[in-house]
Amino acid sequence: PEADFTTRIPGQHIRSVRRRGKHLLFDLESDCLLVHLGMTGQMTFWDQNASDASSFYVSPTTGLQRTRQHAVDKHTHLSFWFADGNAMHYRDIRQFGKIRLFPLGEESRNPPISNLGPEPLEPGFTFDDFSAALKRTKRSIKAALLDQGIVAGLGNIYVDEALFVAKLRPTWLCSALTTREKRALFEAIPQVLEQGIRFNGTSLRDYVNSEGERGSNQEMLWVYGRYGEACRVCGDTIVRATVAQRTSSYCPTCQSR
DNA sequence: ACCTCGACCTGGGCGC
DNA sequence: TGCGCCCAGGTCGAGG
Repeated sequence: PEADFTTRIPGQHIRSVRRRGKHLLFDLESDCLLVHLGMTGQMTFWDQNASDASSFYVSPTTGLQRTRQHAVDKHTHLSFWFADGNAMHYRDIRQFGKIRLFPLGEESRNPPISNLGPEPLEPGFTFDDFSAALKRTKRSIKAALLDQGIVAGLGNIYVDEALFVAKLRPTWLCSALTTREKRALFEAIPQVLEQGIRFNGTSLRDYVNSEGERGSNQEMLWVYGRYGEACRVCGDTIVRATVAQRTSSYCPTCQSR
């Protein structure tokens, strides 16, 4: 409830900030603020001694809305004002993001956090568990990876990328994957994520970090959004298909049996 | 116990 | 400089 934010949050310090899957968790003294940015959510720090950008710079080629520091505008839905006069703004154009407050500790025992699979960049992500989870479902491999319950944190970009690296087609059923194929995918997932981190994220249109800076992983993509273009490995034309209700791209040559 | 689909939103780009 | 349509890094709840 909205009232919880104004009655419970004031006076509490932020003890730590964590991430789990696509969720940000702000641990306060007696509550945990759970943030999901959806497609277009942004959290930015507002420094009272710095000047606001006069407007959001929109890149003519990427549509990227870029700013370092912004005043409250019509897309700013929530602001957290600190005791020193600075603030943290939550801005979300499409409003698909969610912010919830849990008593500290309850956030992990309840959905959506309790439904998440392992973190793919941590030791808890094991091949045996991954393989067993894939065996349990009748879905396509793309649907399974987008479901945060098998692996946490993968979205449309990194699923398409991991499938390319593993040479698997998004439409293939989990039940039909060989051990070798599952092993390739298990290794490809951390690989594409680490690359995304190394290049500061994939800035297709909206994404910028909290300093208003864009990443460059969009220049490194193998297949995502590249349908109609040449495969960087074999030169064949990247195909577009709808899989698990999401636009998907794959190379018909590299990703075939 | 699955799974699929439409709904939830705004805005940019493109064709006419 | 308008209008209608398509598209977009993601979930969710209803219904099969």
